[in-house]
Amino acid sequence: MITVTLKDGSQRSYQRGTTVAGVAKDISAGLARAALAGKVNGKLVDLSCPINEDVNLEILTFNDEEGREVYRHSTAHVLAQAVQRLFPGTKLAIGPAIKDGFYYDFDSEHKFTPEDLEKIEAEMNKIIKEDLPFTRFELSREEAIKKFKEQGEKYKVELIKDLPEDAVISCYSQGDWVDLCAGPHVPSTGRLKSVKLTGLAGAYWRGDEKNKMLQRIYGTSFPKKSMLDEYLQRLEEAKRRDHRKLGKELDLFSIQEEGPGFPFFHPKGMIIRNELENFWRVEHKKHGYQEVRTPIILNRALWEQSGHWEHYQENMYFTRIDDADYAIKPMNCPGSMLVYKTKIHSYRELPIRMGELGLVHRHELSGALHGLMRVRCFTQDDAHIFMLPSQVKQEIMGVIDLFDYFYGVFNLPYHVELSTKPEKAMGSDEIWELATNALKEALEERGIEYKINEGDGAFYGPKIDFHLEDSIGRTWQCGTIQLDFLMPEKFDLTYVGEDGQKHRPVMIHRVVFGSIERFIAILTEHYAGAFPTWLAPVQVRVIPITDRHIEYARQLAERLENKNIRVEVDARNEKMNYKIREAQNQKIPYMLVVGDKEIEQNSVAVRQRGKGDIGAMPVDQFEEKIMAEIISKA
RNA sequence: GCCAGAGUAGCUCAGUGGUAGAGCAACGCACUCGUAAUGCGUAGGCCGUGGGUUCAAAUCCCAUCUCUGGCUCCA
Repeated sequence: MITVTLKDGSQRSYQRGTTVAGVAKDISAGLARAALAGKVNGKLVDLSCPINEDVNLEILTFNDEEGREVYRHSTAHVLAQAVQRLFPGTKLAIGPAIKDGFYYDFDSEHKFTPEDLEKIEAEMNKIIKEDLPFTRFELSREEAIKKFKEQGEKYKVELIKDLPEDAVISCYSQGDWVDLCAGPHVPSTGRLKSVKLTGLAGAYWRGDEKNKMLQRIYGTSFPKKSMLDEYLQRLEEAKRRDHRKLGKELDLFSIQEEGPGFPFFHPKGMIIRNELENFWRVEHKKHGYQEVRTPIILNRALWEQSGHWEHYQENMYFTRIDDADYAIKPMNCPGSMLVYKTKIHSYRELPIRMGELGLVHRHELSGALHGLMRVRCFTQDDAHIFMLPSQVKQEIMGVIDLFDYFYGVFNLPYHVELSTKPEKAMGSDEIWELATNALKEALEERGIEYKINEGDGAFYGPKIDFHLEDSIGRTWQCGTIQLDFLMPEKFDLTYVGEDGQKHRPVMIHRVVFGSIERFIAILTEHYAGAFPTWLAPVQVRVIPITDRHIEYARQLAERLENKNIRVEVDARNEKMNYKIREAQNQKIPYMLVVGDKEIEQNSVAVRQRGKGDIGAMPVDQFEEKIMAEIISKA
């Protein structure tokens, strides 16, 4: 007999060789029905996997992330089988589960069309109905290479060749169809219920643009139709939050053919922008930052000195002035360096925290542009901190705390990534290691979980990136903290130490919002356009019921304007209901309905966004209420 | 940049070779209204741009620009 320890700590005894499915069945019939795969001592296995010793066992269902992955991955196999049935000769690349679904990459003569997706989906449903068991078998490396070579599956052969020496090479078959796969899988295709193919896209083999472009089919699957419907509905909902749609509806900004990737900010968008910048200035002043502004166009020599000419040229725009080469700045740091160098600094001055809301231009690939999220010119809420080597950790932690405070004000959830030395980097491995470790230590001291992104650092230093989510769960890098030992070297920055000698300062580059443009996009989607009152372009709309109430409405508006409240009067000859509907669609936080009663009592009937009619109150009281809300940034 | 789709009125969209359409918005008139759309009327389009095929092109073909979803890249 063997002992199986379950996730909750309970233990059960079984005959040696009992399968994972057997254990599930023993626990309950419900679990047996829901079980998709198992996890034995932390290793994912099929339900059919026999247990031959004492183990820790987890039974995975669709409620577990790994269970969902197994389910989606199995669906990907069904997709591949369907595609090869319908389009013989199609070669298989890879087909993993991803967040909310799966994809499979194909190399086919046939160009898949959206209409094909329907046919493929129908074929998948057929395969599901056939209820083919997923069967695992192992092969030697030679056998596997031979097998896939014979089938003309050159990508699979390449994958096998790249597997480590000691790797177990396994395949899974469903009916007469076989795919190279580590598994595990659900027991049979019949376990898959609601399948939907969601998209079609090009994707380079192994993600390298030098390789052939394959055709990728995206899809998702759920064990219940209702779950699929719910998911599709969630996507619809997300479309309503899209900042590009809301940006147009709320008249915040536009992007026009005349300037792809160069956004135009409209008056209402500028209000949000200015509020964010004001907030930024106030907080940074509190935290000991000074503000500078450096030019947008600077001489080529500067960019050669900074290393941008060599390492960043493909992202830069250039111009000529009086027969000399100039570049439009893609980053603010070289400018800040020049400001630092205009005088001698004492160790007593450090750290110097030099902020700049700097407009940078970068040449992004046309296909990468995306609303305000990825543009070709944007304002970074930059700052460069020049400091003593001994101040590094403390300064980094200070910046981390500041970021956490900022994101907290907007209730934005974020995750952190640490990016290490890229291929195209300046400086020695030693200096990179030193800088990377400093970032790690600061993160660990703050108890922040982070993911490591190998080779994703800036060319001058490693960085901590703060990622925020958009409406459909894509994440965008916003804040970043980059530690830099190299620029101070390149620019020969110095400070005079206690000993009267010149020393080299260390530098941090950091942005909190990241780019104001991207941050506004994130906020728009986060709030679904219903900005908190302090940010709302229009905070109050006064709605006179009939023409004879317009004068009172205007007086009221003037009074609120004197308190710097952003207010509009809707004096159009329309019914009150109509005006309310429109103000509601514009997501204005407060509507003040005024008619005979209000004039008589010198009051306002308040309708609050999200709450509806909250009744009448004296004008003074409303003023206090909204002012308190604005000041608290609630 | 690459792959696939799309571009028609301010907005959302219909229109598959034969006189450019609808709803909303705008404008005018009437209504003067109490918490999510009052009625009637008017005006508005080089059908992204440039070529071509055709008696005839929003529609078919070619090129190009822009957008969307991915890939790559990144704040």
